[in-house]
Amino acid sequence: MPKILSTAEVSDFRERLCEAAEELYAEHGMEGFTLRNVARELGVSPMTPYRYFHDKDEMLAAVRARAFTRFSEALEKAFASGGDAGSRADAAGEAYVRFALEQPADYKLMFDVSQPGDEKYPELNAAAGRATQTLTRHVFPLIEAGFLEGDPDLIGHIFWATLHGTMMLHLAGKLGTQYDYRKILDAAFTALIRGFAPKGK
Amino acid sequence: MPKILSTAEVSDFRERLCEAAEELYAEHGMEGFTLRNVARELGVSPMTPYRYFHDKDEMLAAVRARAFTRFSEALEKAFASGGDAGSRADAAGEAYVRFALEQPADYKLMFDVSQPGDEKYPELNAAAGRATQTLTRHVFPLIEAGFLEGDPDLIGHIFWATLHGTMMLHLAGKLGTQYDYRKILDAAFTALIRGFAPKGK
DNA sequence: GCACTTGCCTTACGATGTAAATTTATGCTG
DNA sequence: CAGCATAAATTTACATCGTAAGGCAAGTGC
Repeated sequence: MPKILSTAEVSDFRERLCEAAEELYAEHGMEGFTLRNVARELGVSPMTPYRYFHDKDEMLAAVRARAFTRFSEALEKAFASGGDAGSRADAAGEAYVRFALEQPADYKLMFDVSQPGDEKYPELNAAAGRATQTLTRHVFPLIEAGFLEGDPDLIGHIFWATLHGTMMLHLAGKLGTQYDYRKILDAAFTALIRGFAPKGK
Repeated sequence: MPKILSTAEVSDFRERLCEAAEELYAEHGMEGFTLRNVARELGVSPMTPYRYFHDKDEMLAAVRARAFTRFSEALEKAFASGGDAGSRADAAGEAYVRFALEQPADYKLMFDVSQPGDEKYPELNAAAGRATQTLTRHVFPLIEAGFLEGDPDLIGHIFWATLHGTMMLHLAGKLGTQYDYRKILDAAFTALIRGFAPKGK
């Protein structure tokens, strides 16, 4: 074992810590996310993580940043799929919903875990910013192609808020079965697209 | 002190516990919400709250239910203000936003505090259900008056999701200054109203 | 008046985050 | 190659938390 940890070894062990933490969170929720649990998962002593993260909050920030990154990657991959502006935007929206449903732990890490003072973690901010940009970018081609009219960033934020609000209510179990997330999203986007349709039409 | 507590005394003390808890939550966030803190605030021993709530979770549920109730009352009051269907719906939407901004602690207790297994608390469910109904009810008059066309409950849920998503992103600090909640809500509702406008118009 | 009940308190325990001291092991130096 | 400096990891310790258990004292019912 080397005396001085190389930066590669450090970031490697950080990654293992994050992976263990993610698994614990996915399986047991926030109460499973314990420094002692994470340490035990890797077979190290409870204090070892402190050589790699300043405190639990910083570790949570890293875990959340990783979730944002996975999210961005999923959306970017969907958006990069071929087709015209409309079908690419559809794919991105679909990817958003699929991500929230299939990786609910990641989704909750991003949006349900409220971490006061999380603006202090640049890595988290960067990852969240990338996700925001990914989310709103797909509106530009829709406007260029004449599907919509208006400020693309503003419309992007509205789409985001719509998706976010619906999926959060769904994941929190606040939507009944009669008006589930799918019906709401379909109707909402139909209306929004009508609402933002070019005047000429 | 009377030996046997009347139900009035019990609910009275429960209320005082909730008030203390709300204040602690509003001032110091979730980490201030401690049974010991609540007890100290009322000058009783740390175990006394257990005579009034089964455990901390039940107390949190009660506190959250009270937040839902205050929320419903604010919306209902706004909706009860005079005027036609449009201005009453406006007032309700305005009240929603004002509540989220002026009582952020209550708003977060409702929607930001995730309490796994909260369906076990009937009081919470009832209060949350009332809030949901209050939120969606104001759409009916809009349709009757010919402003909108469609399923009123579905449209109500969409309005709700839009408000919720936007305010949650705002309160979490995820909206920049350029596209703040006000711009987003204005543009979103303009578009939604256009989108749900009767076909004839 | 006496035992019982009921509300509240004190005490105690296991879990948690983390500070401080201690041990371990490695690479450098003489 | 011996020994030492030092980074890494562990052990120990403490404050705080939720809460279980048991004790105490004040009314209640006989």
